[in-house]
Amino acid sequence: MSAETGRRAGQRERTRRALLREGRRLFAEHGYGGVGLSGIVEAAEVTKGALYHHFEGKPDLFRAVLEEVQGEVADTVAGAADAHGDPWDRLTAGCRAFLAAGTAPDVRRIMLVDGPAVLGWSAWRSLDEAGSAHHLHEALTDLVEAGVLHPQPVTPLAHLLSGAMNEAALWLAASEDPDGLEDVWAALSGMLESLRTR
Amino acid sequence: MSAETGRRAGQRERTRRALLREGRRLFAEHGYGGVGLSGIVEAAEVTKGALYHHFEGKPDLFRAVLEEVQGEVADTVAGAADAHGDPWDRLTAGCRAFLAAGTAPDVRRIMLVDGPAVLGWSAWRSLDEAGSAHHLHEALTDLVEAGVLHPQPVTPLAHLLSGAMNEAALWLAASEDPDGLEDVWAALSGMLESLRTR
DNA sequence: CTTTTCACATACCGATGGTATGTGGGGTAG
DNA sequence: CTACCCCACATACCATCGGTATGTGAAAAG
Repeated sequence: MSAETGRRAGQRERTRRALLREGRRLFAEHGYGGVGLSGIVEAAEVTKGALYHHFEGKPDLFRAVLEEVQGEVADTVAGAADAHGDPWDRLTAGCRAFLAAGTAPDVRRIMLVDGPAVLGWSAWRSLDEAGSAHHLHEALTDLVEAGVLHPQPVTPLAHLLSGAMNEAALWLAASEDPDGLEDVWAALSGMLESLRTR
Repeated sequence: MSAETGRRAGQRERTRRALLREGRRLFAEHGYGGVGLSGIVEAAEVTKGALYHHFEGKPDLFRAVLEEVQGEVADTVAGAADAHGDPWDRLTAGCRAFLAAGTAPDVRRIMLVDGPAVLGWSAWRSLDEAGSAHHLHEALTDLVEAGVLHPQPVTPLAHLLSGAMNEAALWLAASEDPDGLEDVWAALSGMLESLRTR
């Protein structure tokens, strides 16, 4: 057993990556139900045997793809927030970043539309809590503790805002209104602003 | 052709009702993907021939079920709103009624989770616009025109609130917190209140 | 009574997700 | 070097699925 990566392990990782990449592409394009395993394995240039060697089945592959997508969104949101020091700026920057990220077709379809239906809502929510929703909850908690927001239970508020932004991202992606983002942001930032202590 | 309902038409309607009833029950219990047509027709005590005589296929049956569910929710919301004369009371009553209605298992699964994935988001949104979302948009428009809400584009605001309430209903249904509804309502009514002109 | 129509039932099909088994080549022990 | 092993797949196969094409018997029309 070698300490460094052998040919075997390298090939394994490449196959897994190919399945995730093509699965993500096809799931995003045709939706979970519109894609067959045959299409995925053909695009990845492997066989079903390889797929079932790496994943437990079609839902498990989708779950892996979704985790990847959510991880990227969470990183984007966190990156936007970390560009600011002030807690309030961190919140607003994170929200704007989420709206922009949620408009991407693969995020939209995989994370926001098919995710809850395929994995079940509670499982989807668990993944979401580990991703961008966690950052939102954290930012709100910081603001309440800093006295910038009125003292209140953070969890319900986080859910309301999360749902609002999910829907807004879907609507923005479907809308062709070029001013859509600004209109949504105006309404959302107005809502956020109104939560501040005066 | 008789003016009154013949035996044929009566049987036809009973069969259609049975398919809708059992389809709704099974879709709500196992989700769209977890139910086969065989299960539905067995429960309705008919055959696949009957199903395809009344509906174009599985997605079309689901669409019919979803329209039924959405119609009921819209009626509930409208009924709660119509119990009040004041536009503001109409909005808040409608929102509370929606939160309560959205907690029902079949509404939750069929309308909020599987609906967008099965029909596609834009088709689902179209149905929603014809249902409770329409009442929300109307109520908000009235309030803006009456000067109770700050002048602003109503459509983005309606989307944000609709998304917030959808997510809130899903969370409430999954949560076992008995104070969940009150906490959510406190946060939501706070958000609504903050939109008022002062 | 004849004929047409309608509301299904029956029989069948290709494709799908899933499984059980085969295999070849790198890794390892001696 | 060699023999064995194991692992990362490939192949073959299966039950079930959504969907279609056709048959059928009773009610309605003429």
